Amino acid sequence: MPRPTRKAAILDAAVDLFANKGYHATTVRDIAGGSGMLSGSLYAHIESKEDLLFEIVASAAEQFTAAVAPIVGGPGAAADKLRRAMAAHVRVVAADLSAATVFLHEWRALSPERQAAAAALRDRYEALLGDIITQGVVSGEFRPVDQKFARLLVLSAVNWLYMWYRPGGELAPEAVAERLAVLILQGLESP
Amino acid sequence: MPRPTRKAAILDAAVDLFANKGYHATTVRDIAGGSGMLSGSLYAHIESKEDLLFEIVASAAEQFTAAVAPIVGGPGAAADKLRRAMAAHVRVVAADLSAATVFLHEWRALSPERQAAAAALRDRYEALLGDIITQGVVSGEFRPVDQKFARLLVLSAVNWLYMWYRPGGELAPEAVAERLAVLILQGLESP
DNA sequence: CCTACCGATCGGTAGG
DNA sequence: CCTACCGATCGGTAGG
Repeated sequence: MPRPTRKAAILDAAVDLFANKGYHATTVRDIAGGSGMLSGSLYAHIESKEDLLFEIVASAAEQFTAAVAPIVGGPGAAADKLRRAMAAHVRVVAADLSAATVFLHEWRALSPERQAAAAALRDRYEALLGDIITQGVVSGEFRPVDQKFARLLVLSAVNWLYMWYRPGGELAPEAVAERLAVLILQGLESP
Repeated sequence: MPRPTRKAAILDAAVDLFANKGYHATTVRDIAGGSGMLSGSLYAHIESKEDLLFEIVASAAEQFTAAVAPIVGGPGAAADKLRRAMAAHVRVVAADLSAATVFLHEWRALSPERQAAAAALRDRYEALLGDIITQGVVSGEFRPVDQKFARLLVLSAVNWLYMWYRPGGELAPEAVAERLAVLILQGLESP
């Protein structure tokens, strides 16, 4: 059995290449080179290039869900849960921007079966954020908003992050999430 | 000189293929097949596969800018401009979902020089939406929000549309834009 | 717009 | 994990 660190090095190289060049523009020779071996050697550790993509996508989905699920299921006001869930989301993006990018941008390169599996993981995560909105509307903390569109607005804000947010900039993940959450909660218009 | 309808057929085939399979997963044989010819014949009408991508991206950017610029520069309250600009944006997405998808998803496949050109077109468009927010804040119609993040929230909402909006569904472009705009203007929280 | 084709490169394998 | 390689396919061209 190969040592786990080898597989990890391959995944690390793959996630950065897939994020920066795209899956189809990345060759197995690129991935091998990035993990210090030749392309043939890769196949002692992986089954196929697409397996690598699916591993990255599924693992990223797991990161997001694991970070946000406890907040949604735990105690607290809906507005506060939204703030904390968004902060958790931005933290996951910041911790591995490449993985987030591959998760959100490259799943189309998966085979139909694996695309469906990835979509299920994404749906599960998106439902969590929807639950926060439902909680707020039911409790009266939120206005009786269109819940589908409220969920879409929150999802748009967090799913678009990978396009512009760069960790190490002037704003920490929590500050970014707070600014977006306040805008979503309070709106633009003067009262 | 080739007849314009041939070139249009090639662009039509390319935009759908690029949107649905991605640029790198689309072959020139796919594009040729989709426009009723063989791959070699394509090159009587185009210079390269990448030229086709850039034409699609630049043309989509132009559609968005042309639809929104008159609203931003025209008269009206900022909240109303935001509603109308978002409706115009959704209409452009609805009119050619594939073009919008390629514009937002596939520009990474361009060469560095053309990526820069595409980014400039995108920036110009995004600045237009930012102008509406500035107008609202200056006039006092909007709260003194963080303008950068307010712009990012609006951009996230409209730029994420291509991922979930499907023309021909139950909601017309204007209805979709109105729901999103009201949420952005009024926020989730009860007053 | 087709026929015929090119060199390059692709993902992956066999055998050590 | 390397050497050596495979068949398939890629974007693009020449000559009609």
